[in-house]
Amino acid sequence: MTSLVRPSMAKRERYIQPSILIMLYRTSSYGYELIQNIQRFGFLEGQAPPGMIYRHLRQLENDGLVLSEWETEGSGPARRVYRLTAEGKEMLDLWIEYMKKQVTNLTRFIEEYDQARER
Amino acid sequence: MTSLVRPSMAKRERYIQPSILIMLYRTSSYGYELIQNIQRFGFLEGQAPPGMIYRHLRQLENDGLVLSEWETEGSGPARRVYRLTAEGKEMLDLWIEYMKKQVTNLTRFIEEYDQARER
DNA sequence: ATAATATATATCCTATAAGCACATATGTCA
DNA sequence: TGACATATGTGCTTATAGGATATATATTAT
Repeated sequence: MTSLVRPSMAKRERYIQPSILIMLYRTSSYGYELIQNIQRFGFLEGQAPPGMIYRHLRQLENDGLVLSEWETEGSGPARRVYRLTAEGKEMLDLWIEYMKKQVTNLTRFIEEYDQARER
Repeated sequence: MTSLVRPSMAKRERYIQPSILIMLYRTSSYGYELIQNIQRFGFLEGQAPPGMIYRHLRQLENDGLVLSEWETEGSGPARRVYRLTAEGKEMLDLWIEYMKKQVTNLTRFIEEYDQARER
């Protein structure tokens, strides 16, 4: 048994952007909370690296897909609360389309593998 | 209607490595032929860029997942023909596992989206 | 003959995104 | 007042994709 490391498995598709978008589609939220909850989609092992989430949020805001406001009420440090824009919703729709296509492609790929194995 | 460009859609998951591996699992082949046929898996739009395929093949050979020999027989320029090694087969198995997991995650994600839309 | 095209492999440079460590600040509670 | 949880960010490195370009051989058309 070798220590088989998947080539190009390092930077896999982790669907961080659509995960953020769908969470904001349900209800507005902020970085720290997103970090706690984003792992539940199963695309990451463990918690999301904070730096990545905050970078994504800034990028999304630059692209007009989310909007943010500081929320100083409540306990603890101030939070930058994000909500989805109409464009953000459109983008989520595009992601869903893309994901459906990926499911189709992946399923066919797996079937072909099974067929090849039978021989 | 804005010209909505998917952020981070540029370098999507295109599954080039497992596509090469499964094609070599069925029968040995070479770069040019792989380029012609790899699009059929649906992960790329149009033909694969040659540079990418040859780079992948070299990397795969470095990692011991494929082996190559020059084939000077037959018509046309000489071909470097690749075949899968036992390690390459193991890697393909890992990819299939990973792909199954992705199908599960993606399917659940799409379901959650549909549920969120119903409200 | 030779010019154009198809076959076949390969390198180079750039852009983008991820990986990961680290920095900073505030509020709460013992 | 010190430890900890909450909260947001920056900086540097590496991996991979994008895409243009180079090179060579064999076949076909003129």
